[in-house]
Amino acid sequence: MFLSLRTEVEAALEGALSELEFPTDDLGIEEPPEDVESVLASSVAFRLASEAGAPPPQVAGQLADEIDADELTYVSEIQTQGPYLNFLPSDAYFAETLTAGTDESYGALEDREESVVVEHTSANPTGPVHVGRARNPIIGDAVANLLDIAGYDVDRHYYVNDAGRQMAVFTWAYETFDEDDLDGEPERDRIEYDLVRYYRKGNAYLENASEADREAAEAEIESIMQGLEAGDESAYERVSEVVDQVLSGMKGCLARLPAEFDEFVKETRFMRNGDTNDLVARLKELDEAVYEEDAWQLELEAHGIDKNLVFLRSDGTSLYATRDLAHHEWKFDNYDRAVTVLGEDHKLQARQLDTTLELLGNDTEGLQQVLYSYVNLPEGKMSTRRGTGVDLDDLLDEAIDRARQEVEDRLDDRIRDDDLDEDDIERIAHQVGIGAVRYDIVSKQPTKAITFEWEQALDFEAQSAPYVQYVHARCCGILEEAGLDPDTGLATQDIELESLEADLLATEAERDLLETIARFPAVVDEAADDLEPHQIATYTRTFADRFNAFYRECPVLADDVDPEVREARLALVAASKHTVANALSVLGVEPPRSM
RNA sequence: GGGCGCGUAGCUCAGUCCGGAAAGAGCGUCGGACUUCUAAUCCGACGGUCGUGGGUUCAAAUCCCAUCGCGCCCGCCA
Repeated sequence: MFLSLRTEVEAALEGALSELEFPTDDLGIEEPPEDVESVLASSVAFRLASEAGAPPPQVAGQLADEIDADELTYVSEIQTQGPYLNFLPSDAYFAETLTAGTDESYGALEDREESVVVEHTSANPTGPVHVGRARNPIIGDAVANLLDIAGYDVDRHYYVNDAGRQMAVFTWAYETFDEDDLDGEPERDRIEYDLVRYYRKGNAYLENASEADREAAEAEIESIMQGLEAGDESAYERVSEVVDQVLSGMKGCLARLPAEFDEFVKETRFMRNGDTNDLVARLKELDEAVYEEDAWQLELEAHGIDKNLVFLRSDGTSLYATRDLAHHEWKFDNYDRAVTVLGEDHKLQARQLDTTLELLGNDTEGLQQVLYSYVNLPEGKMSTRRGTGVDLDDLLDEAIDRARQEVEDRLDDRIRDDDLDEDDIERIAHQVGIGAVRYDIVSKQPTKAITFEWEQALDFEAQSAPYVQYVHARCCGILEEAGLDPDTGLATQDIELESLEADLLATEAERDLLETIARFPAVVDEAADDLEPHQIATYTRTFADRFNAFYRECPVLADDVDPEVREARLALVAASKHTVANALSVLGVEPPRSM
């Protein structure tokens, strides 16, 4: 409803301005501070003062007089407060919000008939997912969810770097060393924990071996890369044996979040199908192409990038960037938009990619990156190769353990008599534990650096997932108590929506809650435009505050509540439930029925 | 050295893109609220030269310039 109201206010204000022969290029629309009654305001009078030859408050008065609120649907009144114009919501605004909110898909925007591929995580299949990279699947999954609810047709891709030197090293190590050569036991009973030991062993060997041994190993690694480049089936199969196993383990870890993918796209695909070769040929034709020091490169200085992009090594093999160009042209062929979630260290490459794609004649309008900075440990960076870092599995285990402890501690002083059984405790521990980890990461601007600390990552206090989840559980508790199904829209249940009177929701707490619910679709819209899921997290916090105020002030099921008020409040609780459930689902945080 | 990002309360962060109404939360500290639809909740108090210095503007945390601190990048690695 907020979006409709904004459109209406803009039109009305623009009309008034042109009627008074004022410029209409800047309407000065803004959201007022909390203690102001209106839902939308304008500060346009400031700018008009000199032109009108009158002080701003007087100009505001003129504008307010010019607009007839009776002709507006969602605005009941236009007040001036000094130089500000305040637009107050009408009964229809509240009534329509209440009805719309009772639909279980509230917040989902209209289908835009536009496809978008969200590529995220894409971690090299070298070993267990560690916390340093955990921001990627969590942010990526939320971005995908966000675009989905905002009306886009979303596919989620994991780009598998199976053609790089790292995988050749891994393959060589896997084939060369035996179990006996490895250091220690796998840290966990899953395949990537087992195999990463070969990778670490191989890297250590290359660092410490004698010159001759190292050269022999390098020759083997080189031959694997050449084999891949030549489209040699046996080289592909050798590498795949490692890649597929490690990747399957990593999928298992990511599924715990859960972060699921529609497709795992291997970069060798673009070597095997000839796209990379074709692309190299086209790159050579560009004006920017130069052949220097036996390697083909692109000079991008004229495009504001002073680092050359090498696209063909002196030994004739392609590079990651070359294949990624082919990969992205493939994305352009199949999708309207392409969003990639990347660590900030890939920023320069992203610019090179974008610029080069454009030079190749692509429209890169639909290509966007979401950049985040890595999570570091207090003692420094995490690294799979060196084996430093906290595994995501360990973080999730610890989160669940602590959440379980929390549930058990609270068991004794529960008021609600709903007898949580073992399954409930386990369910809540998972929902809260994993939710807390995801929420902590997704609620912050991705560009801010994070230093990982256990205590901070696993804080279940306010401004965390459980705080918001608790609101959801409260909503469900009330609805269930009233004999309603929390998960289903009210339209199909035993409650008459037509006879609902939003004006029965007259207290300040009810109005504030309803206004907050009304804003949800607009928040989705803006967050999706900006590719910023943390805006949804910020919203859930405000929402939870508003709901808790309502919960405190307004009993729903108490005996002395008028039956009609009770119905209206039930509808408000249902609308709240769907709002918070859908907001949480964007964040990938599960909404518990009870906790 | 150059490019990019970050700097808001003791701590963790919103707000910055698109300038407007005495800067907002949470944690921590202190003090309150469970015979009530769930106290993982709520209420109150304390706490801020928005890194610093200039500039633009009727108005700057927000825009511009400079400067300091931290991070990332500047590979024929990915």
